[in-house]
Amino acid sequence: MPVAINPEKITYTAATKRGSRPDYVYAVLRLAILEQALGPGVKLPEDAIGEQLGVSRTVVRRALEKLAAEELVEIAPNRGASVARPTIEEARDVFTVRTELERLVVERVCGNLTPTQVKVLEQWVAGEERAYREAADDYIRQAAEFHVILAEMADSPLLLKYIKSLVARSALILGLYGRPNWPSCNMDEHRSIIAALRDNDPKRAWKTMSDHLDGVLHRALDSWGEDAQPSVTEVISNYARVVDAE
Amino acid sequence: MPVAINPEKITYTAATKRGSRPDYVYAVLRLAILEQALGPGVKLPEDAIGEQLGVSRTVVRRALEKLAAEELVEIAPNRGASVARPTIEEARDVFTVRTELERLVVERVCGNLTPTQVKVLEQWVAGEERAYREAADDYIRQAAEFHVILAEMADSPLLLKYIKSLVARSALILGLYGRPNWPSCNMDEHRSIIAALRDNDPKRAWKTMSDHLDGVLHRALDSWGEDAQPSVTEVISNYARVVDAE
DNA sequence: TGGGATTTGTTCGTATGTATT
DNA sequence: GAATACATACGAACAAATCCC
Repeated sequence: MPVAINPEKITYTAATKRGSRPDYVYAVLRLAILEQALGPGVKLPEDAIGEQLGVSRTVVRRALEKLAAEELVEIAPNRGASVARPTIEEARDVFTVRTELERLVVERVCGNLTPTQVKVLEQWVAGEERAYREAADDYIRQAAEFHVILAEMADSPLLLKYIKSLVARSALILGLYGRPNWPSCNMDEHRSIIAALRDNDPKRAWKTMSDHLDGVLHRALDSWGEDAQPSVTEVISNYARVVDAE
Repeated sequence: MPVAINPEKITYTAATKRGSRPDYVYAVLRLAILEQALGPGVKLPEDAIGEQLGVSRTVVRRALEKLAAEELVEIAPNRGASVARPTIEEARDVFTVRTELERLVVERVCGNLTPTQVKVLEQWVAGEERAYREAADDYIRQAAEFHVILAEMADSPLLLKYIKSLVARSALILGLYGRPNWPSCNMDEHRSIIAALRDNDPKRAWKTMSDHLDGVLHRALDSWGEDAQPSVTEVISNYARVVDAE
């Protein structure tokens, strides 16, 4: 279900007390972008958003600036904000840096997971699978968020902050360049990563993670190569997954 | 020389045309923090800064928010902004993540430096040495910036952005925890890094860089251990450097 | 504890800059 | 190319919270 920008849905008390109104607007917009309710390039006029959400332009602007710092939106001076449209080069750049940071996540997490944490991860993947089967609109976001859940277990606030940002941009990239209805994160790969981490096998964990990220990027970007069309076998095997699940 | 917050010094045309006024305020404050003209914990009232710089609170606030996103300043709701005071844990966190990203810098740069780039790096180190001998106030900033210069050569906008932010925070940390008048970045270590990169020896380059960053952090943080006092030999050898240079 | 001074949080009008016809 | 329409950039003023006697 796409995110309706609906101020009624979120209690204002929570928004005003804990996280100020700009944070509220920030959260709404961020979610809408990640679930592709707001696609790349869509203009984000301060006025319209403010009216819709019942806040003034000032607070919208602050939210937009925060999103711009994360490079989820682009702000052109005097021309306003729009949802970012990362180039292919930027996409590669994001994944290069992200891979390096995920290496650190794996290093720190490997062998240190409690049984509860393993369970949390496994259940998350189950949720991904459900979202994929049901062709839920936020499947990409859910698949991406697996990496955030994992990063939270690395016990480094800074690393978490960076991963959050990079994962969000990755989701935007996959939405932009990936094929629709295509699993962006292979769920079996997520499962293999969990297994290696649980078994305290850093080398395998890292290899699995590294291959996984490579795969995610290339599954998306290769559609733009010479022969953009997926092979018949690919198509069939993928649709089979969906049909079987029903 | 500490940064005087002096609006006259910078032409407004440049500030208004290229980078808007918030960017100008941002740049001034950032520099002042890095050169420790504004020390950790110092309050940053919107009004005073705005008056000093001839802009309204609106633009000051935007600059402060941008600095807060980088965690160079802390903003407490309803209580305003102040220069960040990173904890020891945050310091370690910064250096952990930074080390991982510098690894990527080394990987990408190693063996790919043009003779001109090598020269630029060598001259920068010479400048550091000069600043150190003259006990220039911005020595820490200059030493830190070596890593930014290097990151620029890695040809990755995102990596550069992250390194810039982490190096700035590192400088703040060294200013907070390091001993005054102490070389924070060992200049010979910088030279060794350049040499290894020039020689296209990735393994040595990485080892040198990694040891270097370890050294920087521990030279600063170990002052807070049980025997905080530096040994006599350390003191003497360091002051000898300064005297010899004269 | 209370009240005045100070500082932040926000709104909104106006000016400025950009795109379009 | 000029004029128009539009959205942003900025600043003054007000409201609310915090600090300090």
